Amino acid sequence: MRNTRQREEVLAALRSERSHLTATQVYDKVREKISNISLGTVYRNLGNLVQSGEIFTVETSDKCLFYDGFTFPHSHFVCNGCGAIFDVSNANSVEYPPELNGFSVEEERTVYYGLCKNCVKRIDERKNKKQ
Amino acid sequence: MRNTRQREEVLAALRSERSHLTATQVYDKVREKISNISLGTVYRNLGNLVQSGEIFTVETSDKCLFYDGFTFPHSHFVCNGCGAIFDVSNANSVEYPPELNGFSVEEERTVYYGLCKNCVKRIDERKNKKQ
DNA sequence: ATTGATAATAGTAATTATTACTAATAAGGA
DNA sequence: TCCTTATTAGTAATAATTACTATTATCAAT
Repeated sequence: MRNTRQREEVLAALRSERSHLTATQVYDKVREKISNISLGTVYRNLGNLVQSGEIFTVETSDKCLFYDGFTFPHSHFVCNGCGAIFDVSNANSVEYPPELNGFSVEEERTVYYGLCKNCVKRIDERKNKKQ
Repeated sequence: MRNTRQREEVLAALRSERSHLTATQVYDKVREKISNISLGTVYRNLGNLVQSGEIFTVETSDKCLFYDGFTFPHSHFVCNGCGAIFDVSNANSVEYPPELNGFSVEEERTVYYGLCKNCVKRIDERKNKKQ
């Protein structure tokens, strides 16, 4: 696998800040550095980086895939109110379920869904107004 | 919400056996009963059933969404070898991560990734042949 | 540094999953 | 049975992703 500037910038886009971006968002961010980079190139490099374990994917709503440049073990919380994705510390189980005996478990991903602190507050305030 | 045959058959398709189907697979199965049902109708009813909590979704690979007609608490194992989805008993954590204090957690989903028993065996056998 | 094989790219077209739209149909209360 | 209107079939539109191809750039060997 060759070392290209495009590949570098795709990875840099995901690691420059603690964020979870869609392919299109990565594309927009990388275009600030390489104005004529192709969306296909972004997709291919994202795929390669996932395969090589340098980035993760987060599947959130039923919509599209998010990419996460930070691969230390952690879980995610997806807010059903505002759509934001939060990192949370890993609460992975110590023991695997018994059905997985004989299976080779390579990864465990947990996603929590609900309302973040802000959305809880926002909805509470609305309720109080109505009363 | 009206009770239509289309809605019934969509649900029946998911509950007739312990399976995880894509929208298209549900469509194919329901067409055996209602030959001219529209794919749009399948999507709409799947969406409604998810909203009313009668079915679940499973987000597995980066591909498309799977639907699960059995909503008792359980987790999933996705085989990276053959793509099969297995049900496993729920190993959800008793305590939520501390970052979720003040959040309203409505759901917790865990997906394990790896190789199922069959694929482990298949790959082992291939290794032994080579040696 | 120069060359050469070829992996990666930009640009575009194609594919696939999903949603939107609309006239016709059917569910279910009156 | 009638009437309101949610639901449907059929089709078109959208959005995310992948495929294709001529050109470019990487990197190992010279």
